Amino acid sequence: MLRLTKRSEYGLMALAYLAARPGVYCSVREIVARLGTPRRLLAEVLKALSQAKVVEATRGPGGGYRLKRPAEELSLTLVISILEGPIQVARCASDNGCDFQDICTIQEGIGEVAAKIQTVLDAYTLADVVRARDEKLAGSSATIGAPQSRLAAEA
Amino acid sequence: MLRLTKRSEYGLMALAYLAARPGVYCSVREIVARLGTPRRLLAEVLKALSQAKVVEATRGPGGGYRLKRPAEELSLTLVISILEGPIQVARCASDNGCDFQDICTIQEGIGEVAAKIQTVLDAYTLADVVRARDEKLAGSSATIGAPQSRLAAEA
DNA sequence: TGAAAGAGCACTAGATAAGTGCTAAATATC
DNA sequence: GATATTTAGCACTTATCTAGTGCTCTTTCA
Repeated sequence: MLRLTKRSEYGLMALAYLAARPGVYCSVREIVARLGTPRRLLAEVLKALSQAKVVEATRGPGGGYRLKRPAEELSLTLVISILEGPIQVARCASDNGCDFQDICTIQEGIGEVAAKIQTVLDAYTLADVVRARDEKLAGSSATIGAPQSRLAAEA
Repeated sequence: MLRLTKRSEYGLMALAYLAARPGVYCSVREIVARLGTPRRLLAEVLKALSQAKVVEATRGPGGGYRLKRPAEELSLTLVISILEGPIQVARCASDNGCDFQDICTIQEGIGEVAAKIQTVLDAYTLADVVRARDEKLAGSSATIGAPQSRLAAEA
């Protein structure tokens, strides 16, 4: 249905939270208290992000998660593929190929569209997510500053 | 999972088929014979497209469906929203709003991304799908027998 | 009048997503 | 060293969405 899963949403929300507290370990308990997401589910999501080296974890009191890489380097493509598996807009465009192979009339077209969407997701980073939020918080008359990633420049 | 449903895939395949036979009524039986899609399901899809005035139908022998509007006017956004309902990349960005409202940290960012994806889908039409295929066919005489399951478009 | 074709209705099964419970292992603090 | 805190790991349940199908009615052409 061309929609992100809750895993991705929760993951991005948590990452945005961590991005606002660079270097500080934040526990799942703390994040959940703030975001209101289901606790166990967010724990799973962060575990996955930890295994993928996007965040790093320490255990014990005062432990938790923090970003392992700068927000500018974390594209939506990366985060989503970690939390949902590889992005494939249509089965047509997947490596497995579609069920119709030779006669599929839309393979190439969908492939083009999928590539364009992929480009959007590649270019949009966690830093952009944070920036978009900050601009909103700064007020509706917020000045559009310099984009933090390539994407914001193009249409 | 950020993926099109079979309904959309079948719908686009059928529309591409119809686009290649302008003005001619094509029956579900005929289209299915060519595309190999499940018959009843494609019938439902075409019915929905008919109700949405994208195609028009006549009954009886010699009847079937044909495009009601030129392929250039049929955006992916239109087709997908008819077959899957309104596109919403994340619940955040929907009219209903997300479950977290005020505290959602990614609402604005996801909204931006959703808008960009929307732009891609708005701009890409059935005519483009057909064109992409024709281009592939035109250049494939030398690569007959090459696996077509490979990702078609990289650009 | 009969065959062809869409229109309408409702259901089944499978896949994916969402969410939860419990236990083990690591680590800081007292 | 005991204890509380916190991540890690495992398996399961439930809900929702997706895919697919059967049957009958209505329209229309020959």
